[in-house]
Amino acid sequence: MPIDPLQLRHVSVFQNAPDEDLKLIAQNAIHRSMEEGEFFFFQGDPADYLYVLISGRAKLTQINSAGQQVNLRTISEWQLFGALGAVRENAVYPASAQAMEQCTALAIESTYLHELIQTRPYLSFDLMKLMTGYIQEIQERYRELATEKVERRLARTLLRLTAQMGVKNADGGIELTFTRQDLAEMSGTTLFTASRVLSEWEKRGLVESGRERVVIRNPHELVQIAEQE
Amino acid sequence: MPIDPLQLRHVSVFQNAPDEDLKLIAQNAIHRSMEEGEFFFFQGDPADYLYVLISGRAKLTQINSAGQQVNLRTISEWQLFGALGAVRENAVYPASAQAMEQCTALAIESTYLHELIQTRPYLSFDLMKLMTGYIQEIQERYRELATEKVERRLARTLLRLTAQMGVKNADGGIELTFTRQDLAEMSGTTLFTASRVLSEWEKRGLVESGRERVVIRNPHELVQIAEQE
DNA sequence: CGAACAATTGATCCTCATCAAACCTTGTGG
DNA sequence: CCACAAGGTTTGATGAGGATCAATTGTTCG
Repeated sequence: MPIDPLQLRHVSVFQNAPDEDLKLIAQNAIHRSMEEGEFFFFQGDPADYLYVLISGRAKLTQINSAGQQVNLRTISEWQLFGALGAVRENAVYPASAQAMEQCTALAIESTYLHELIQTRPYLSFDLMKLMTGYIQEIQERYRELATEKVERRLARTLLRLTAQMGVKNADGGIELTFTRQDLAEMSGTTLFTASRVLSEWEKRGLVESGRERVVIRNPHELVQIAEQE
Repeated sequence: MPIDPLQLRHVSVFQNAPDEDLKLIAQNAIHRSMEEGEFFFFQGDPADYLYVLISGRAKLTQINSAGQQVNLRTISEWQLFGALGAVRENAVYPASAQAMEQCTALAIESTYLHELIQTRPYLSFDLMKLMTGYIQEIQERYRELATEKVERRLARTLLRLTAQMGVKNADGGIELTFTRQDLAEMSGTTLFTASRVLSEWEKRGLVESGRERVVIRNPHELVQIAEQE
């Protein structure tokens, strides 16, 4: 089921695009759907396509030689990922992209966007904005990892997720659907430590947690933990 | 002493610029020189200028609320820094830039480059290349910090510095001029641990070290440490 | 020469990673 | 509908890797 091209306006990089461009892009895109756990691409593959996530959630991860994973970014609807290939010639993906649940996405050929960029100043401009934002975020996370303790990093992770994709549920809690493993990979720790910290917070009434789920009851106090002197 | 505008071609972002553009840029740039320890700008300042380092070395650092520093990047000659403001309106610098030795730099108004970008596709394109490279590097360092031990991270730091700015000296060693503190901030550890690791390596004949100085005697074995299973 | 700064080294302690075992939750198939 | 398997979570015990602090020893420079 093809999407309405105008929906592409949800993508930050396409927000200033004229309607015709959106149609062109949609025409040149391929639908892909992925089951939970499947990979859009692997770290090291040639970066031939870039993707726009239409539904579901995915994650960008890097893996080291010993097999430990790190989560670089969680991708939600209308976010772009794998866009490097459109900028650098013959690039390979620096990270893997994996569906966290059943997903659909549009795949656009890197070479196609590469051409489009040449004649559409707004496109490169908005791409740069996206990149600078991303640089800022990862720099900040790098600093946190180097200087802050686990508890604070986990608090920051939850707050970031809240801002990005938190859903307020019926009784006012903010619902996040992630396994302990996911949260650990985003915070730079192990699932055991993440579990312990969450248990402790649950005792203090800060959060409520269950299988693949954390509900934030008291965001204000989480901010305290994240920022405190 | 004004520089020859054509020298700006050394800057990766200007490598494809026509001569007239280089002249324009040079005309709109201000010379600044800095003593060791002085700051080009602080994290949080409005990002009104971007800089091209002409001589000396500088570092980009972030600092957390407790005052611990992290080194995000070491800047050497003809590298651009502080360029965010040219992309985002009303941006502030996400990091501080400090001279590591006596430096000279060209300061270009962000708004000026911002305008230039609008009409110079090559500029935004090369800026994007720079950014993607930078994203890749910091992602990699993020993963290392999350998953690798100090010894390996320090080895990687030295190898990266070797590639970026290593100088072969008379007897074949690669000379790097950094304090233990600097190396620690680049590797995500403390100066004490960095010192211990270097002492150990010195016993093994891998490096030779002195005040504000490390000489790499056996790069091959350093690679071993950095990559080993 | 002395002051300032960089580096080393030892002793101690704390945060977390690691491993093991048990427990819960969810979905599936007989 | 129950039993069981699979996968997620919790909790405890243990130990290693580094951070921290303190004291001492270089090194450089005015």
